[in-house]
Amino acid sequence: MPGGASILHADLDAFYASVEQLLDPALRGRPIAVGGSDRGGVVLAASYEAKAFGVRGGMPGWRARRLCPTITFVRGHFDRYQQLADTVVGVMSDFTPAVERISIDEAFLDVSGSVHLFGPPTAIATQLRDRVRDEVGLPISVGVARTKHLAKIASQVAKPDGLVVVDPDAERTFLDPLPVELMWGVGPVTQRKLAAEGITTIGQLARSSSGDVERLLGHANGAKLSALSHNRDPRRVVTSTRARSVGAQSAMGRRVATPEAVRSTLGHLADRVATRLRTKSRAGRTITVRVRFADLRAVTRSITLDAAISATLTLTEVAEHLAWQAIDAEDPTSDGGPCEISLLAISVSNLVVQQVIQLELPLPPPDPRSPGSEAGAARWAVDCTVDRVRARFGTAAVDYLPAALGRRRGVPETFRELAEHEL
DNA sequence: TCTGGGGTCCTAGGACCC
DNA sequence: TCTGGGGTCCTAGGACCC
Repeated sequence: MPGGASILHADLDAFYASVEQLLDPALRGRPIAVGGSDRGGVVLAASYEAKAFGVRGGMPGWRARRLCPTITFVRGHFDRYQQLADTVVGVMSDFTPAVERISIDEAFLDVSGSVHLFGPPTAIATQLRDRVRDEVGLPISVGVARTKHLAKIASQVAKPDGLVVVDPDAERTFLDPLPVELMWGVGPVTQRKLAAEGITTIGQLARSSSGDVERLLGHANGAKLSALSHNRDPRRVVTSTRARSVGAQSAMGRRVATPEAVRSTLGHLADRVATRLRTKSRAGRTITVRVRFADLRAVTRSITLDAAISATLTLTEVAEHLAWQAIDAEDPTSDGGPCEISLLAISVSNLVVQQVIQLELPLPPPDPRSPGSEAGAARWAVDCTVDRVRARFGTAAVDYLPAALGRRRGVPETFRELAEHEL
């Protein structure tokens, strides 16, 4: 049934918080936040009871407490999140192989080929919700519609713990009164721009001329939103996509940008990124470093190398070079005072598959921009050895920059892994 | 008490080529 | 002497998503 409503968008409700309430019955029905505390840190997820007070993800803990005095802060069971989410995806896969996972707690399903086995899409959505609740113990909201965009909006409308089906004949009736910010691609900035033109609902957007919208929002975004408001969404459910970049970042509170601090932080980040690259036989040509200063201004510097790299030390050196370019250029206190930074990030893009080791290529002096050099090959070989040692004895067995900072108080490694995309 | 961490895509200007 | 159009790649910044 090509024109039918056979796309499902399934979204676990307040996922991390729901898992904590599942694991500890004493937390059920109560306002809780995963992450954050009265002293600091940010809230990673809030239960619906906490959301009722205005608590949101990304909010500093002290502010959550101010909004909701009875809130309970809990440490996350990050390893359990991945397990449970994988179990849920397993249930989805029982209904169709066409599952597109877009984050740990969210996925699209195309069930057009499954109706002869499980009944119409609405019945499938109901069975999916029942099974996730009965077998995993978590609430999940599902939207059913003809397109991904409609299905996603429907699941948002269905929350919490609901099911909304958009009949193909009733799409305009469903869409028109909804606020524009429910649309994929409308964030705070776009919402403000549209509101300034008197556009606050999807129906109003659909009735605006696409020329006006493009002038207001730029060519690509304007055309995209205009099309979506008219219900034209050509996207299909795809089961796998390759990552286009790999990165890591580390917030540092507020610290003076000493050579030692910059080097050790970038060393850890480069280690994470390069290890992930090598694990998947990938390497990248473009290296981007982002520096955020104490006042939260952020700048980036990037360079595109002649050859792709995946060696930890080479990546560290290139990143260091870029970081100092950024710091030297932007240092707000360049008149002598120490420069304070609050975050460093490394990202590698322009990825290529790198199956073979580049040995030789004699000559040039060890230059981080010429990873094909002898030094580059040697570093790659060292990295491969480190990778194997870690595979046998654990990541902590080898450290590139031992104890330079001690173990900084940061988010657990398992939390980082939850956010990683498939390479 | 300054607000985590991992991503995608787009824009605009400049260099460079034909 | 001034002048064209089209295309690709790179860099820096920004909006947005989960």
